[in-house]
Amino acid sequence: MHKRFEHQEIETKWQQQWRTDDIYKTTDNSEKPKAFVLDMFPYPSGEGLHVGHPKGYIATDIYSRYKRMTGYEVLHPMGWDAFGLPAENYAIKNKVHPRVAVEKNVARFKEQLEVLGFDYDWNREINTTDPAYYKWTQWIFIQLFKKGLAYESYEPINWCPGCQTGLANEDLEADGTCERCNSVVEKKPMRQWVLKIREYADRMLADLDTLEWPEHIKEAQRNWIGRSEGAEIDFKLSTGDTVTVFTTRPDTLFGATYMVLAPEHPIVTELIRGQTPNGVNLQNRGEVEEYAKEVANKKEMDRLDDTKEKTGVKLEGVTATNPANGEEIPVYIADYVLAGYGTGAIMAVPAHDERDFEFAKKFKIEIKRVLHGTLSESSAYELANQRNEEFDYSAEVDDKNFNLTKYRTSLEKTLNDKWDEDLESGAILGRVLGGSNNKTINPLPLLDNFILKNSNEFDGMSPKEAGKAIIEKVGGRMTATYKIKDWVFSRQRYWGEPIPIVHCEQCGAVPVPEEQLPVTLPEVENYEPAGDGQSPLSTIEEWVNTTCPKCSRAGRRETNTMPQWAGSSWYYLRYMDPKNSETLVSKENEKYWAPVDVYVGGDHAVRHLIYARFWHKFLYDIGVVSTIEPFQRLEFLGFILAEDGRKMSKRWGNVINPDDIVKLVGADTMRIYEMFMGPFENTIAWSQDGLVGARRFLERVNGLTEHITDTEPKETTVQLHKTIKKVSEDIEGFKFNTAVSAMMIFLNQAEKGGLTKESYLTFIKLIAPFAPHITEELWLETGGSSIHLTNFPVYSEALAKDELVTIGVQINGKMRGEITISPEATEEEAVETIMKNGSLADKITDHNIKKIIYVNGRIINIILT
RNA sequence: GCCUCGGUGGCGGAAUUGGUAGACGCGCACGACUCAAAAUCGUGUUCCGAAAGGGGUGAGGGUUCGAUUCCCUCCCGAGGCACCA
Repeated sequence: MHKRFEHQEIETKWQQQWRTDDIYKTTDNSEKPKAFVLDMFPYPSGEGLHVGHPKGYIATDIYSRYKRMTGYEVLHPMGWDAFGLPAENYAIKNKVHPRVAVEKNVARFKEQLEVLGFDYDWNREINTTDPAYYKWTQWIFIQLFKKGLAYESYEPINWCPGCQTGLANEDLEADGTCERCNSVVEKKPMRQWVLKIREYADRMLADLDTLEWPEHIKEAQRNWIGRSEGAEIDFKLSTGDTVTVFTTRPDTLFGATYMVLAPEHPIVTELIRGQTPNGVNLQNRGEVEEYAKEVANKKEMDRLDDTKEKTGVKLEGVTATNPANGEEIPVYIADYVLAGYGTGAIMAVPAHDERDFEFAKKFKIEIKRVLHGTLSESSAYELANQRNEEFDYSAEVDDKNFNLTKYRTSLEKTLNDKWDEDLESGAILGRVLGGSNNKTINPLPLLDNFILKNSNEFDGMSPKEAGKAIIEKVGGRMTATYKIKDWVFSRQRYWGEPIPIVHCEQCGAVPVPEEQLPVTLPEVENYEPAGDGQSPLSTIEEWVNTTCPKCSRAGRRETNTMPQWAGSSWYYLRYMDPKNSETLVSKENEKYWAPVDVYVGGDHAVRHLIYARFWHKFLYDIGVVSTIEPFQRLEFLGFILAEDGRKMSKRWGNVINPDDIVKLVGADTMRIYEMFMGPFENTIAWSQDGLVGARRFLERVNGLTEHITDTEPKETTVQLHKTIKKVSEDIEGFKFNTAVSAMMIFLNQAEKGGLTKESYLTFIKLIAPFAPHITEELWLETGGSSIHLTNFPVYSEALAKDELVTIGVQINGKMRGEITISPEATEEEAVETIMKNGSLADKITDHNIKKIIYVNGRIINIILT
């Protein structure tokens, strides 16, 4: 028997050797082409890693080793995203300073990563809580402030009573609870810093098209940004006020039979107070005030529940004028109109909007259709042919003397009459047509186009041209609105970057001069939240009190800190130049390394990936970076579940620790197994049994020298070159499962047929990125340098071709047997071979061959009459 | 409701993108080695059938010499968005 595979000994030995030789050191501005391969850096929690965490790191490790072996200068760094609530909550619970907790957790994480044999260049390690790092996070904030993109706001924001801090919209779950602690989030008016991410919405949307990202992530970002195009139109109220509404359907303006304001709309507040320009007053002030209050107190969750019945109150005594036809229409307030979207006011067109329809039905408001459905000639013709059962108008059609125009007109009229009987379908259709989604369901499936009616001079126009013309007539403006909200950027917590601002009574908010950065986080006795909506920093008088950088009078430091997502919004740039104290990243280094070529991680489809893109675009605008996007290619990672199919969690007691696996079967085995489990993006349950397969594979590789011979059969050579091709392509494409499978297939062949020394060494190189330790050990006997610094094998197209192939033989499309021939054989040769095969020939003789389909090297199909 | 992915043996999955469905691995069965077990090696393993043969990639239709792959209708699962005008 061959020598045993002593994984512990081998792995420890090589990990130390690699560190001593510093073989993974990255060189800036090298002559070689570059590859920047990045993992989403981890949040070093107190729990440590489970076997699922390193999956992405294994993938980038393989990819970066492969890139190094194919001649690239590789940047594959690692760091720590260590600010934020979990670290702070952990610290509070365990009664230690967050810094201490972070240090401890980082050490633990690093230890766990190191036993897996990763090729990180630890010279470039970064930590977002390091003052030398967050100096630049603060610097970016100041640049945003100077460009007017960071501002103070007093609007009500999401307040989490559990975490005692304000949150951004992105930090909420779909049901309106806090994603950290699941508390029900409240609306609370308070001062906060906000970043104008909305100004970048259009560019973030458009540039998605330039990215090699999974479609579902692009789609999630599009949904989150939620752009919709439409018009703003002004309505005059009888009070003398003007209200601007936003609509995506300006073409339906003549059908606007009432108007709705959000209960929070400023004009509603003024009406309740009795302040109007011309003294026309609200007659049911009490009722309106009560409804507005009720809505304000309602939890966000309840308000978003669209299954409940529409509610609202009419503003008695107040009317609006429809600017299209001058008609007086009633005005309501209702909570189905949201203050935070569009202008907080709508024109309601019940005939062509589902929600307005529901509301109008309940409040008995006029429903006026302004669209007429039309039928194209081709669908009329098709319908006439089909004699559609539901719409069988054959009686009206004289078959001998069929007149399509007449038929079409009569059918169109019938369908429009049906629509009048079923206004709701039309309302649903109208909503769907107006929405930002372009795929439509059509509840009136037979009508395929629409023109205006009941709209004076616009009658007969298409909705598109009518929309434009109507906007022009009433003095409206084309605009777009977005679902994405500006980024609430301040947190009332301790463990984050201090916002580098000084408040001065004379000068207002003044940025800390750049040469004074970083504003370091002071030591405090008590870093628990104060509970009064103030950050714990506010209690440290000697830190808070300072002088105004502008006028030198007394000033007070901003005591809010930045959210967890600040440090991670630009960290990839710091890896390019981690020790630079003069600039965030030097021009030369940025030019060489940017952008990130492959970014690997899971989750974070909207938050981190939206925030980082926003900051990157801003940094592009101020000349810090040279690319419009930070992450050119994104590979999404599927998680590993526990063997019971649930998420790995302390709570379920099903956590598998990588340290235990490494001890048991070795890091190489774990790496191979995790890559072999299935497609990289799939979420798959861990299987301890499956692990055995990976270990067996490496055991057999370890013993493969026994099968080395002086010459090898042709099949081995062909298989080797096929395997080089497959493994190279699969690593490039992140299809690691099939790469491993290809290596297994070669191993089967090599054991069966034998292989030369040369082929053996080539094969070891193929495995090296996957199993760096054992391959290094096996490489030792060559006496050369580290296998990881050698060149990756290159396949030969000519040698990757089989001499003979087995192809399927079909008769009349049914598989009837197979023949073995040269892949270059002609059709005649193939038929000849078939006729030599007794059982196949029997099925063919006595019949006429009608046709033969022969696909070289694949299949032959013989059609008999 | 809308959008984006998916649905293939007992299990994870493969299929050169329209060309022998089930590669590779796990599991299982049988055999060899062993006093025995483990490990290892060998053989087999989609379903029905003794076999010949037939069925089969969520369901049903269609296009094609040929469909897991393309088209239509529907069912189920995962994720994103959602009273967004």
